[in-house]
Amino acid sequence: MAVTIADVARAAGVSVSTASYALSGKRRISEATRLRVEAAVAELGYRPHAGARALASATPRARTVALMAPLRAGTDTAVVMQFVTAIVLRARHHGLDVLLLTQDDVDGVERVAHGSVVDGVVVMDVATHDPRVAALDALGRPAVLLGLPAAPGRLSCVDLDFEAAGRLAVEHLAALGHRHVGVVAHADEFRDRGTSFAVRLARGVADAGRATGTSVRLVGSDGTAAGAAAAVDDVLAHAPAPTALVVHNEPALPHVLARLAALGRRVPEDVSVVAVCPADVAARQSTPVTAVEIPAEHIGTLAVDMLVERIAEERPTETRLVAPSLVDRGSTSGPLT
Amino acid sequence: MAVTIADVARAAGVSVSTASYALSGKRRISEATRLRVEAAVAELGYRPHAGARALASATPRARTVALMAPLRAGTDTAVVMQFVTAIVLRARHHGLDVLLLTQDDVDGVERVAHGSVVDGVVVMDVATHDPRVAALDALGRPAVLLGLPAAPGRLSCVDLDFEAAGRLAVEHLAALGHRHVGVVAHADEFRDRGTSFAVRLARGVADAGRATGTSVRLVGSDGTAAGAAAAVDDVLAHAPAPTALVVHNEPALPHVLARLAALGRRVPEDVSVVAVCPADVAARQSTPVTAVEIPAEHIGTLAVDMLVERIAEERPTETRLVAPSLVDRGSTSGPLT
DNA sequence: CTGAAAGCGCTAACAT
DNA sequence: ATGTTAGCGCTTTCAG
Repeated sequence: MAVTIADVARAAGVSVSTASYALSGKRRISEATRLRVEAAVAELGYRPHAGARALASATPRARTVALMAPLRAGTDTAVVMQFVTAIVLRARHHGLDVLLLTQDDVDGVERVAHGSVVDGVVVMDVATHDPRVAALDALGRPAVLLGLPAAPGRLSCVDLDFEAAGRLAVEHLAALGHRHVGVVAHADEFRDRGTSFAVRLARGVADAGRATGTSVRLVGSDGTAAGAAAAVDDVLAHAPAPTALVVHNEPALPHVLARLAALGRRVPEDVSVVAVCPADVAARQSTPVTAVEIPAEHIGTLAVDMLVERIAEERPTETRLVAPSLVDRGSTSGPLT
Repeated sequence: MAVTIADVARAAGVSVSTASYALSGKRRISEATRLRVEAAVAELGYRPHAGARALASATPRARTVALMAPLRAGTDTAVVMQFVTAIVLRARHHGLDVLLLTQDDVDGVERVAHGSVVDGVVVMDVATHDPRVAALDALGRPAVLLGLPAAPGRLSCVDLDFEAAGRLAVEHLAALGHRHVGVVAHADEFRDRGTSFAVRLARGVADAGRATGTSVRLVGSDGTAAGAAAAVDDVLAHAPAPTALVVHNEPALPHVLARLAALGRRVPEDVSVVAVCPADVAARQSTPVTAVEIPAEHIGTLAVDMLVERIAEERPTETRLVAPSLVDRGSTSGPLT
């Protein structure tokens, strides 16, 4: 079988506890023996058995966290991948592995949260009324939610401040002189489902509309070319015609731009466009798009850091909203230019 | 602390071994006691401790597999997500969890492959000369590679038959009467790096060109609008001018179509287009695209099934190439129509 | 059909 | 500074 710590101890001519302590550094070991142990480890190719270690230690640590990611089809894959990537890399930075669970596998969390399989959980794409939140809260394991549920219980949350993002987009356009703004948002079902970010963005947009005296018309769209075109037509047809568009729907964005081009509407001369999406998505369009950026990498990193803190020691519940920032890529201008 | 099998045994008035057997079904237990045990489990909310189970069992099974996924930026996120999703869902179907490792974390595989943390490994995006292959082979753990390395050792592989895919695309166009075909492929660095699929597709395309008497000109492109436009211009400028394009570069595809539109080239009247990409990507373009489809879901599912077989019992090395199929979405026609 | 008991590989008191 | 030993929660002989 595999080489155990007993083999190492024997090879080094010491007891198992000495070998264990020499490796963990949890008590002083003479330089000489420590070197002998390390030599034995190297020679035999010893690898600690993670399971046994977790079983035996006083404060069992699996050195693994679970990540519930929206793997269902139809979700915005680029953003999801950015979050997942950032989370995995940051976890590795902390010496943690990541166990990937599907979004709806509540049973999976319960299975995995028990018995030191994982030390904590990161949950992506949390809806306002999310059945997973209560279940997770009941587990009493460290957890960080990406999104803002109505009742987070003792769980901590981190997310982009989508309300501020919505405001920022509209205020930017209002400051340029736009008085009528159309919003191409996620499909209605997202807001109906109470998906937190969609609801909050809509609220921010509406608030800023009121505050700046700008009329705002929001339509939902799926990610297809046809759906996006229909949404553009819908929002432009409504009188008074909007002179600017806010697009918070990543897959639809290229199709929105294509539809505007097909209609002969130049950006930004005829219609200004502000997207709410990650920087690289905005930059990668056929024409670069001014955007309120979703700093997926930053948020993912923050989530892991918060989780690590909570695994290490009891911590008060905390909600962190990341302030949005707008990057001008030239797709907006005054309405009459 | 958490409720253990000893608590269950006590509550049911049986010994721990009886409780264990009642739950595992590994020996006959009277109906009556089995029900008492199950009642105790339900009442106490008992959850088996995965680590302890793995430690104790004769054939330690972590019921977890590792997945090395290309999480670096710039990779084709949609396809990656499709694979990851299919693999996670299929793993859950087999009662397995998935530990997500980054592509280059060779150290991670060694850490995790030992000590029943994972029972096997699925490796995505394997290059022709991939340093991970030898490392994995040396580990002697069940592993399935997505891609075709030059020297797979005792590891099994599964992938789309990209050579056949390249042939299929060109043969389809040749059959329609095209004699000059341009190929917009992945960036040159992919082929230089020997990334298996890019090399194989290029070979298939070249073979079919020879066999059908069709001239083939291949250019690499990154995924940006500018890069794709440059690639299109390059390939079209070359005399004799191609009357059809094969696009094997998912992020570039929308930009290729946009560039053709901008040049006033209608699809398929002026230029036919065949993509090599997943079905939904082809269908989601501004105009649907005829495509040789990459059945990501099928391949991912197959990979997990093969891995599960190899975890269960010794199996001979096996390489499975999935035959491609072309779905006509109307973006091709004869060159003179 | 059921119990008792010996470990799985490791850590952490408790001894020197 | 090092050794001895008792478990962690579970499976699986070995004995009834």
